Formats: sequence, C-alpha cells, structure tokens
Amino acid sequence: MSTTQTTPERLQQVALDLFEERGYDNVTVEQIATGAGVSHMTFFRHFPTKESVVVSDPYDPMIAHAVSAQPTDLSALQRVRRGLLEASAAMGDGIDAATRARIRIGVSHPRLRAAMWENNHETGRLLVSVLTGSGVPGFEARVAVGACLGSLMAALADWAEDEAGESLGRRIERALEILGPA
Amino acid sequence: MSTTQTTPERLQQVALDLFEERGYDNVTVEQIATGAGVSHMTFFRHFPTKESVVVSDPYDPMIAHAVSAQPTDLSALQRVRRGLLEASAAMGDGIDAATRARIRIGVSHPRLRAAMWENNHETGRLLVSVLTGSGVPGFEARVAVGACLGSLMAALADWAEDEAGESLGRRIERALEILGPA
DNA sequence: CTAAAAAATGTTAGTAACTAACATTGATCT
DNA sequence: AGATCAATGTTAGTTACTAACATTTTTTAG
Repeated sequence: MSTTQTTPERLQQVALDLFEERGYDNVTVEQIATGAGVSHMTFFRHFPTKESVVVSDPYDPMIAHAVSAQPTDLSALQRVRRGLLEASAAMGDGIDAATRARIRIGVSHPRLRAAMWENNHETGRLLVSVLTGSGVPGFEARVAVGACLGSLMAALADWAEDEAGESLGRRIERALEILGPA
Repeated sequence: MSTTQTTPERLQQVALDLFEERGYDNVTVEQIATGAGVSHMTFFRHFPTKESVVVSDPYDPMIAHAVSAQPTDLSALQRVRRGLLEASAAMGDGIDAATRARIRIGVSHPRLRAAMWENNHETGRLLVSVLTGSGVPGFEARVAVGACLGSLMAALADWAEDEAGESLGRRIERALEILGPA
C-alpha cells in the first residue's frame, strides 16, 4: 500500500466502515475521529456534518453540461431525459467501492436519504436554470426536472438494493424510458 | 374566539409564527414551548422533532386509495398520474392558513425541504406497494411513482413561491400534464 | 540550515436538539 | 373523598455542532 491516505480520506473510510458495521445511528463522530487518529474538530473541518461523509455529489456540473448540450427544439422533458442519459453513459460503470458504500448506506437511512434528496434538489435548481436560460418557461422546467430526477432516484434506490444485478447505468436508461419514448 | 386550542395546536401555531418572524434556525424549541406556556418536554411529547411541526402529511391514505382505484389496464405512470389528479381534485382548494404556512416555510429551508422529501418517500413506498400489489413490476412502479411525486413536489414549490397566482390544484394538474397526455 | 509564516490540528467550553427517569399536578370515575 | 390515569414538569444526561484560542507541523524564505 504505497498510497498514503489523506486525513479526509481516512476519516471517510473509517466512517463508512463503522456505519456498515454498526449502523449510522450507533456511530458517533467522536468514534470516527478516534478511529482515524484525530480529534472531532478535525472531522468537522473536513466534513461540515456527519451526514456529509455519506452524501456528496460531484456530478452536477457534468449533468448540467449534458442537458444544456441537448437540441433546443426538444421538449424540456426530453432534454433533461436525454441529458441525464448521456451523463450516465459518460460516467460508465466506473463506480468505486467507497461510492457504492455511500449510496448503499445513504438510501437505507431516513436522514441520509433526506439529505440525498436535498442534494438532488440542488442539482435540480441547476438544471432548471439551464432550461430557463434557453427559453423554457419556469414551471415546465421545474416539473420536467422534478420528474426526471424522481425517476433517477428510483433507479438509484433500486440498484442499491441489488448491486449484483443490472448495472446502475442500465437501470437509469430503463427508468428514463418509462417516462416516455426517446 | 370560543375555539379553545389544544396544546399541540397552540404549540404549532406559536412555532409557525416564530419561524416566519425570525426564521427556523433562529427559534429554539425552548422558545416555542415557553411561548405556548409549556415546557420543552411537552413539546416533544406532541411532536417527535422540531421539524415535524412544519412537515406532516395526512394525505397518504387518500392518495393511495385514489391510485388503487385506477383501471389496471393503464400503464403504471398513468395510474399514478390520474390517481394524484383525482386526489388533488378531491381535496379541492381547501387549504387552511396553517397548512399554507407550513408549506411555505417547508420549501424554503434546506433541512425542512429534505424532511418533506423524506415524507414524500413514504408516500411513494405506499403507492409502489399499491401498484406492485396489482401486478406492476417493482422497478416500473418505483420509477413511475418517483417521477410523478417529483413533478408534484415541483408544483408545490412553485405554488409556495407565488400563492397569489394559480391555485395549487390547478398547478398540480398542469404539472402532471407535462408528464404526457392523459 | 534556520527562522518566520502558514496550514493543520488539538483543547476547552458552550449551545441546542433530543431522551430517560422520575415527580407532580389535574381531571375522572366510582 | 379517594383512587386512578393522563398530561405535564424537573432534572440530568448524550450527541451534533460552533467558537475561540493554544499548539504543533509543514512550508517557505533568507
């Protein structure tokens, strides 16, 4: 193991391990910090909240870009749909173990799930601004984005329950197909 | 005013008033309790969390019933769509001031919004079980429900930002129309 | 190589949302 | 009136998080 982990990396790994072992509610920040050999203050300097170790979302810009690249003569719904499809295809199946663990833990706990939704909401605001920026009425944009992200989250939850089955990307495709023809 | 408020009613009203006046984060449970003339323990006996004063959801059974009443030869998406439409029509525009305040406060605060989403998730599980119970494959049920609830939340948020405009029911209709033809 | 500056971490003390255990009051019923 | 039961109060915790300041470690400059 030549790869020396940084402090936040170690904190996250210790945290995820403990969460899977004992359950999110039965692990204190103090325990995570101790396990990583630091104090609880160091934990909070790297992660704003306990939840944030599990919930994070670096894909927003990529998704926004993919949506904004869609032809503007399509309906808002179609543009979001196709944008999400392309973004999902672009990231392929390259999901590392930590990310998988985060999603698995996240969808199975109410508070974390709520935080994931709120995260999703941020993505949504971004997409809405992309759409309205190119002339789509605000209401239509919001609804289209809400619907697509809703089904995307469904695909995510479905995958988390059965990682061995179909790939996440494939499920996202299928989910968006249910919203209507391409 | 002959209507004597019960303790939980008073707590909720005091809480909502304070939240609107000072902002959710700047109000402590202690202050709410004091304002209602009780101790903080009494608050928590009536409301499991501070958030729950704002976020509550008594409509689940009605919605589930409306969805299960849809003809089973329709697609899952259509059944959820129409069920939500009927439920929304059934409750009409009879939204009291407290409920309006709750929605207004709820959609404008990250933590509360997250809690609303989580609440929504519960509704979703109910609807999914209704659909799968009548033969719809699990994945399709989840996605259809996710999409419909996503657009419904969009309608809710839209309405909260502009209560003076179109009624909530009308917006829900329009939102579900964007998902495709009836 | 060393001293100063900067970045990361530790310590301590505090706030606020809860929870548990037990005491107390108030209404209700016989 | 006395017993009973529900609603409330008191007190003392735990835990997530914040603020202020001390300390160490690392980087950089001379």
